[in-house]
Amino acid sequence: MSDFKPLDPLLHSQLRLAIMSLLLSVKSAEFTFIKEKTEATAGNLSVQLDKLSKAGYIEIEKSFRDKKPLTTCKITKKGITAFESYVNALKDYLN
Amino acid sequence: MSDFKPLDPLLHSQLRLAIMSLLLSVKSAEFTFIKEKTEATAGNLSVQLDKLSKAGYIEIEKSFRDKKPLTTCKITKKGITAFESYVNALKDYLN
DNA sequence: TAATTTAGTTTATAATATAAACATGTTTAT
DNA sequence: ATAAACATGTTTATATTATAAACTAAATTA
Repeated sequence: MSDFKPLDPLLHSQLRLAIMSLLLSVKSAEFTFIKEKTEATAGNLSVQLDKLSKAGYIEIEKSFRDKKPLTTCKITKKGITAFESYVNALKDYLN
Repeated sequence: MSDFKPLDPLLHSQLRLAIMSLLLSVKSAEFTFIKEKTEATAGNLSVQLDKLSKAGYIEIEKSFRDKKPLTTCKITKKGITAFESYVNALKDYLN
């Protein structure tokens, strides 16, 4: 688009954008925390985290705590850059 | 979402957002003009204009000029309000 | 008059988002 | 000890959405 820069489809999604927004403001976040904050279903969240991870926008670490699985997420440099580009591109549309 | 207001799905779409953005800045716009500015295909544009029209976000007037069909679009008050709400909700996500 | 262009619409397909169903193990109640 | 309920996710099926290809209809040009 001439007047409108393309919007990274990976970020132009309500849930994934919320995830990235959250992760920008913390060092790392647990699956259940993100689930609560975004009010997403576990299934949906799992899928979207996987997509962000496969794109290299976040890092996912799986471990155990109190014998229970624990999924921890962290935004990457690539993710931060992508987010910034997205916000910048979005400006074309907001005025 | 608690921390994140929902984003109007009708506006959270690259092409429809570009259309609305364009229409905000002009009194009215012709189909071909919007097509050029957004670099959308005619079919896609036709579908998306129809959706915006059905939602009452824009008004579409069909006439003829030089014996050829002429489709003219105009944003409505409802559309302006919806756009403003969308931008406002989006702020939750951008920081 | 046949091919091309203009201005779109309709329909088929591809991509995406989402939730329902499932898996695996843990804790609690009986 | 065993069953029921809970925790933490993943996988898969479905619904929604976006998009382009195919089509229509009239006008213009060769």
